[in-house]
Amino acid sequence: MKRENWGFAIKGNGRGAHARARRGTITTPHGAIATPAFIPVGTKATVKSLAVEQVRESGAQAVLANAYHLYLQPGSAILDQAGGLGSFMNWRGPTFTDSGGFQVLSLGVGFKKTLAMDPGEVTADDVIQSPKLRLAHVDDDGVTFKSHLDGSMHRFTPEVSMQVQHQIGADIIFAFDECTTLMNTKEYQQIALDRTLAWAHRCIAEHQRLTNERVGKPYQALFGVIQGAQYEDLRKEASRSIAALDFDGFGIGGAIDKSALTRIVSWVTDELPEDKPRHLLGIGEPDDLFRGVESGADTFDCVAPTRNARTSAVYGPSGRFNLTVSENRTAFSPIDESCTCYTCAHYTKAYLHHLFKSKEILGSTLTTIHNVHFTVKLVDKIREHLDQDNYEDFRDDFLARYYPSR
RNA sequence: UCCCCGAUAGCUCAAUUGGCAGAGCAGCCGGCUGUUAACCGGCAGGUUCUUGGUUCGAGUCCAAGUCGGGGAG
Repeated sequence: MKRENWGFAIKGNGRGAHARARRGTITTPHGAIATPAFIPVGTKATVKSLAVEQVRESGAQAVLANAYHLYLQPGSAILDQAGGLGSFMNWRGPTFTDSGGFQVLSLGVGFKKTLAMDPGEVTADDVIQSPKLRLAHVDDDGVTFKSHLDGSMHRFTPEVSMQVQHQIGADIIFAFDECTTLMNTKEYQQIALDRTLAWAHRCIAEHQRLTNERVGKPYQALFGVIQGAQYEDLRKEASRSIAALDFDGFGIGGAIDKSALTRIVSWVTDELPEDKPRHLLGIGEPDDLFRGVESGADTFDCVAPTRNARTSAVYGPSGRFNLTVSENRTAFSPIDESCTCYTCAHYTKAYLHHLFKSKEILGSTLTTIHNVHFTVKLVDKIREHLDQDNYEDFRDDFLARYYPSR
């Protein structure tokens, strides 16, 4: 199997307390990604509320879409006909797709809250108890689910996920995995882990078959996904067994106990080969990005910047705040005086407050521009300070300003 | 001048034979981590137009008045 225009090169490592941190470059058929990097989420082939030019101006090097959503609408065959995800959505750079494994969790168990939280905070209310209300059911061969759009029945297996992701045509695709919650017992985590490993073998086989069959298409790199929740033995076991397979890189997934993020990700990366990239799935709040880099992750994706933006929460110089608070009614200054994004260059908090209060759609666009710019640039700065060998000074200074109460 | 209808949270309106006065929106605040999310949650908000009466108990029934809407002349 030829892997043209695919590669990962390490440019340097951190030292001391952040020795696991790496600087590198991922090469894809649609361009390179300097790592560490934050990859904005464009689930349905759009970074919600932004035109592609605005995504690019934010500094984003790549975008991540979702196989489950695009399979249901407009249908992955249409993306194939369009020449692939990037061509379809007019994004010229590298692209990722998630496998749809996460939707097994979000539609199946109905986990309503966050994936990254303290286990003690998760209550039964956060999980849909009634099997009748669940949209997805898992078995050893795959997942049967009901479309949230029209109720029609569908089935994803590892093979189907690979076929769908090949039609969508992203540069980096993920193996189909079963994502669990912190509520599941350790026994169930082990079952899900075994299933994810068996599916990993099937994903590789189908990926190789499709790669050889679809001649003339750009090579798509396949990342294996590591689960194991908050358990050291499970995480390490999963890392070793997934690392032993012929994957191009790795996704670190599953429910992550936020207070132990550094520890959990480090367990995993210590077992992974140095010469393949690691993507930390679904992580993207500022403090977690520092922890992720220090734990040896190379790329990150997260809906937080875009969802927060649409729901009026923005990243300010001294923390996240809600634009709709009344004091912003007459706050005639930008979200962040020192920010170089389009929104901060031209608009005041008072104007953005007005747009949200009057439910004008421009509000979502302007705040999304800022939050994506903020998050992408934060990881860019982390990368640059790793290069300049003053990472920890930068981190300490940033965290002290961003989280003044800690 | 007479007749009819109405008046309950900032706004629009609910409230069973008389039985703990509620909702939506607006307001204030919080949350959101591989997007079922321009979303979700919490809090606050009352002399039920006024005065008197009936009743164990009145937003509800009775009387008078005030204000508003409609009709007649």
